[in-house]
This record gives sequence, structure tokens and C-alpha cells, in this order.
Amino acid sequence: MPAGPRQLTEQELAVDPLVAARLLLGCVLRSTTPEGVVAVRVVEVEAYRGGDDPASHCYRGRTPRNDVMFGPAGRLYVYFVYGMHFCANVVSLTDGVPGAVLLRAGEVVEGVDLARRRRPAARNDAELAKGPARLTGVLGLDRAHNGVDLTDPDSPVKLLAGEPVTDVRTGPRVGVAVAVDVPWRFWVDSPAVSTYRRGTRRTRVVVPPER
DNA sequence: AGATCGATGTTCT
DNA sequence: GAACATCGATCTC
Repeated sequence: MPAGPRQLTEQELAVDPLVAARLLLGCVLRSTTPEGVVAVRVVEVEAYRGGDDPASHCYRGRTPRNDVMFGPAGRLYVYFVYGMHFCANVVSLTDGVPGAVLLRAGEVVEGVDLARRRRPAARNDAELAKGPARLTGVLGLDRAHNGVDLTDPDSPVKLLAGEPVTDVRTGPRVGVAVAVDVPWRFWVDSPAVSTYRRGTRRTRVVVPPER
């Protein structure tokens, strides 16, 4: 009987995030929870590098939040944003050198019914995992999954090899107001790719007083 | 298809 | 106290 899809290894993910980003396109992220199984085919990602990338969560050094980014590759970095959403990254680079790839969008390839229950606002199946918080939502990921080893055969969340992709597109990262000049967003043609939105610049605006 | 806005709470200054 | 790797609703074109 045929073996299932190959699981990616820590070694092949221990590379620069720009390399890991292309590697992740077309891969399948498969999550098992008490509710059931949901899997998505990754169609859109973004690279975040350590040190020189002001948009990276580890730009200003190690903190409790970004701790897993400083650990081994192939782990899941889950963070809480905007007071209500979770986003998930795959840690890349090697031990001690931070880096990660944000999983921005995917196509649900398994467990569509459960995915629909988790994302009732989706108007069609392409919208189920169209966006980083939606992707984590359909997979049922939250802060309890921070640090999970995607390369472990016994892990509840696994990263599986998929069909190789062609025609990878690139552009600036979504919702990022700094380092807008680097095209570190990568995607393949799919209705699930999120629409581009410029980073909202929230530098303080001094409002002149009325009268 | 784009613009705007509110919700919500954690993290860092 | 401000920023924030977003979403969903509602409005205009």
C-alpha cells in the first residue's frame, strides 16, 4: 500500500525565509483536533527575516512572544493580533538565527465541512482560508499550537509535500507599513489568494483643534 | 472592486 | 498609550 505524502524535514526548512517561502507554496498543512481534520494547500506566503527586517517580530530582539522564531526550523509560530485573530508562521533558518514564513492563504483540500463550520462568514469555499487569520481559523489553530513541531510524525499539525508549483508571483507584503520596497510576498494563481492592502500608516496625526 | 470603520486585547515604548 | 503581519459589515463607484 502506498505511503502518504512526505512530511517536510527540519533540515530543508532551515534555510533563508526567502527560500523557505517558495518551498512552502503548494505544500499541505494538515491539522488534527478533537473536532476533526482540516488540510489546506498553501497558495500565498510572506517571508520575515531576522535582524535587518524592520517588519519582523524579531527585529528588536528576543521576547516571550517571538521566542520560537529563535528556535529550530519547522516549528509553528502562532501570534495573536488585532485583539481577536491568530496568524501562523513556519519557522525557518537555523537555531539561534530568527526567521519565519507567514502562511497567508490556502485552499481547503480536506475537511471542508468542518472548515465551513469554523468560518461561517465565508461566501464560498475559496474564501475559507483567504487571509492569514482565516487560514489559522479553518485549521483550528490558536496560541496552544505555538511551538508545535510540524516535522514530527506524531504532531497534530503536519507540513506535507505537495505537487510542485510553477509561475510563482511576488510583490510587497500585505498590511505592512515598513520595508514596503521588498517583494517578500509569494503566491501562485488561486482564487484563495488574498487581495493586496497597503500597510496603514498609523504614525500619530496631530489634529488641529476646532476654532 | 475599493474605501472606511469598529471590534478587541496583547505587546512594547 | 499607541501600534498592531486582520476580518466582516457597510458604504460608494
